[in-house]
Amino acid sequence: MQQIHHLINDWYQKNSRDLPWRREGVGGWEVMVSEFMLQQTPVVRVLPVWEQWMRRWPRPQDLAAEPLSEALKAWGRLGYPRRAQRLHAAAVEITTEYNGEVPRTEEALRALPGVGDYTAAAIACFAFGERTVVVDTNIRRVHARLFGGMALPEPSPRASEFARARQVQPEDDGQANLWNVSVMELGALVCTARSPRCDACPVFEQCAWIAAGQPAPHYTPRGQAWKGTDRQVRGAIMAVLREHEHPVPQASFLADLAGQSHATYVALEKLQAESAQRERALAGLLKDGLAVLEDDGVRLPS
DNA sequence: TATCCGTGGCA
DNA sequence: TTGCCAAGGAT
Repeated sequence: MQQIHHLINDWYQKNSRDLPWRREGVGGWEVMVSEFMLQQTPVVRVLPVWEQWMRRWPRPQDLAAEPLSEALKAWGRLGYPRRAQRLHAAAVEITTEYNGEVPRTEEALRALPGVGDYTAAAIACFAFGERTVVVDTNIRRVHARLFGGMALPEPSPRASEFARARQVQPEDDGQANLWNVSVMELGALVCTARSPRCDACPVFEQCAWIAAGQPAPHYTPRGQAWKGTDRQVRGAIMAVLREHEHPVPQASFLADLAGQSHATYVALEKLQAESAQRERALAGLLKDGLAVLEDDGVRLPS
């Protein structure tokens, strides 16, 4: 096991990407913002938004002082705007409860809006050097192959995976800290979901999946439905709201598209969504607090 | 625990 | 072209 630790940690130090939130001197806030943006979103799409975000809101209290609408607009097309909503709420909580300092412990982080097990462990480890067990989709896949001999991890995380993740960590705190990010990076760059680059893998010879003859997945991943879903309609509505300073008449989203403003038409025309679905999607956004209904129309929440 | 929640690049 | 899937969280 110590050999595997050395091989992967050494590989990381020679092959890791130079990402701005990994650089020397970055604080908890920079790491926290990156972790929120990286939830289910590729690095290349996060980079420019993160740079803008940090320039505009270098501290939690800077974001907390702004209305939610500004966070939603700055989030742009990153997707899952509720992440921006929760990041804003977390910034408010950090400002009021922690004097503007991102908490260092996993437990305190975990209590913030939008911070789950992964994000709490990641911020505590990457930003503050705390010893945590980080388990994300990359690490789950590497562990499933390297130690489990399987092509893919189970569709949903099992308790046994967290136990194994703890078990396989280096004893030394510093090495364990490095191990977290190294395994994650290996999963992102080499041990990928589709067509892994096993020829470039530092632990090819130790891999249980290779030893087993690279067996196929024991299940077929269930695709993420998109076409015709409420999510698609919600996204289109949010795109319209981000572009409008003033409330957008509710009828714009519910009535026939003919005669609507250009922006609304462009955003909604390809959906072919029934009026009932558009109404349901809008109701969902209102319920989630991502949009607000007033007398003169729908707008982003302030 | 299964499902919902955006977006866009790529094989 | 279509489906896969990417540093998850909340319910």
